[in-house]
Amino acid sequence: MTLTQLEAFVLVARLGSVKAAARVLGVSEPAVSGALAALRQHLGDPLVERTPGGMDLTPGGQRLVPIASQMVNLAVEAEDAIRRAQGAPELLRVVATSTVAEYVARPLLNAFTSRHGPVEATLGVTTAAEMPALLTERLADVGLGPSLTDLEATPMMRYRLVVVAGRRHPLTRAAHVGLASLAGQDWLVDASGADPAAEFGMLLTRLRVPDGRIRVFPSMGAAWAAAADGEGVAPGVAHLVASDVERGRLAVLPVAGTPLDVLWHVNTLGADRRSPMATRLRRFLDTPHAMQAMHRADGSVPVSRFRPPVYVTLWS
Amino acid sequence: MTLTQLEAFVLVARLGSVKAAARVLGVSEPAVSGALAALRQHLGDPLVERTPGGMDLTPGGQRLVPIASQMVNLAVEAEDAIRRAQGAPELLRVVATSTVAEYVARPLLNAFTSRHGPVEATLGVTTAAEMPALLTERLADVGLGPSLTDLEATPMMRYRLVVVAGRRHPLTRAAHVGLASLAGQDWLVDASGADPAAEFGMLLTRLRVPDGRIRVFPSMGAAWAAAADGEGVAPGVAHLVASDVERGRLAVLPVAGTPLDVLWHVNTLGADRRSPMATRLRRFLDTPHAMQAMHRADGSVPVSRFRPPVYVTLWS
DNA sequence: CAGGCGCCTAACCGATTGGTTATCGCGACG
DNA sequence: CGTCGCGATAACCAATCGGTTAGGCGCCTG
Repeated sequence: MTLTQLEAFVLVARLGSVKAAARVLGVSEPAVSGALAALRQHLGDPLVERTPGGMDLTPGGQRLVPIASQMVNLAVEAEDAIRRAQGAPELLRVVATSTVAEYVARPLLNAFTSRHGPVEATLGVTTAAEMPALLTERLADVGLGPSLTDLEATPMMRYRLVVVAGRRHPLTRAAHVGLASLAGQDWLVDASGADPAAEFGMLLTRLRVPDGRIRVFPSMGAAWAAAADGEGVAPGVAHLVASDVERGRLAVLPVAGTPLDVLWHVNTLGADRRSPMATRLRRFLDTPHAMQAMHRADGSVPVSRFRPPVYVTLWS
Repeated sequence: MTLTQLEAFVLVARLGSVKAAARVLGVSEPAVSGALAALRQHLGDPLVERTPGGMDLTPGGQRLVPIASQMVNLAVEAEDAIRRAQGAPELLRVVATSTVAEYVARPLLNAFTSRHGPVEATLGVTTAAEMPALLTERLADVGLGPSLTDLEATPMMRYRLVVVAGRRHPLTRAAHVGLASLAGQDWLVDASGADPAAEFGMLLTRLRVPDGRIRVFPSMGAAWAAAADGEGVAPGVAHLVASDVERGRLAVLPVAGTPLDVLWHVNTLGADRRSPMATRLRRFLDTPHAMQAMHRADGSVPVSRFRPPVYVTLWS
């Protein structure tokens, strides 16, 4: 019974899938499957069993989850305690849904670390569905994106959601754009468009856009560039596409109900369980410096590609 | 960072010595030293440092102890949770100081398991000094012997401590035996005589018997046999030597202050943290069956030799 | 100052861990 | 009734773990 095995088990239990756990951990799927097999044999209990619609916990597995979760948590705490005792820079591991990571999280963390002494901040991208597990298993300290239940979610930033297309796109000439015509378009999105629980994914679901019409780009920057080239329509964050609209490269479509006010949230564990740096970041979010940093972001941020398990160290 | 390493560290911290930790774990001393070295390197902190008079914790080590201890505890809890979920016989791991193990614990556990459904009871011998660490690290559920501070200690059995010698021993003819002459004798004891915190060790300390005069036997049975052969004097538990005294093989010496009433205690963690079986055993101790079993023990129990880390399964 | 005690390191060894790629089995679903 | 998605398994591999014995080294102590 190793900590790795326990962590694999907990993530499988929480995410309901071996594959998802493997993705979160950044390893291949047989690696997780193997860890699970080892734990199963060691404890003599199947722990989780395959069912149509996910993996189900056995009675033994149900008892094990909270215990194993606590152990994994303590392991993180242990490393942290030592790190702190030695006066080493503290860790702040942030995950965000893709659009937030691309435009908001980076400048925010930049401002935070430069104002706030020695911190080693890392940023990763994930889906809204995986975020709760990442936070409760302490694989991350802070999750930026949609509001998550069972966690402490606070509004962080309001933005206006619009629909954009290239200036020559036929729909730009319409007086009103109806749902039917929108569903028939090619939609250009980033990973959060394929994530039904994230910002753009919820929009596409609401519009009943068929999967075949969704084209996923590595970043929203790339998606908007494609939209400018007339390849389709895209969801747009008003202030981020503002400069492209001004220059005439993109046009905002007159869709009923837009601009739509949407909130990005900051999610952490409860005050008693979250890391000190998470608390500090929360407090920082209330300052004008944070607001300024988040809004300063325009399309000029270099498009960088993250993959969920790859945490990119920003300052060391 | 593995659980084994954490356990080694915690025991070193608690016992203040690598050697003692190795003994408790039943491994060689370099094994513990190695585990410690691995943990040190992994965390980048010495954790414990050698000082005259024990091993001292660094600031980092101090923070780590409670966390690591909890992790080890949870690991035990995890295995137990699964075991229980499967309806397997529960575990009851008892440790006792040597004399208690030899004469009291075995019949007691025998009575307990035979009255109390499916239990897998194991019995081990240890010193009074190591007992607290064994209990707090959940290497054992119950500790029988002297009263331990910081744990829940309840009197379990009263016995009368006397001093015995072979019938032909010179001191048997004295009207009163003084301290000076006692300190000059060869004392025949079991392991608890070499343990300054255990029953007989405390007696020998009080009498200021020099180390050179103490001869340690593998069991009190063997020590009393040697005393009967005139090899020296020995501490005696009144009801256990009664039959030998009756048959004239041993004689009780007229030592001032004896017979001395002494208590054996049952030690466990607090009610909220101890295993269910430990609670059950505590309750069983209040019943007449327990009293009967403990007192039924006479010298007839076969002398078996334990070494501290070797837990002997009695019923499987 | 010579031992002895206690911790650490070295050298070695087998078992386990943790990971990979490739393949199989199986149920859902078009 | 294919086939597709997902989990389990096989086969393999390097690294680590957990253990041993042997020996070095600092420090107290007689």
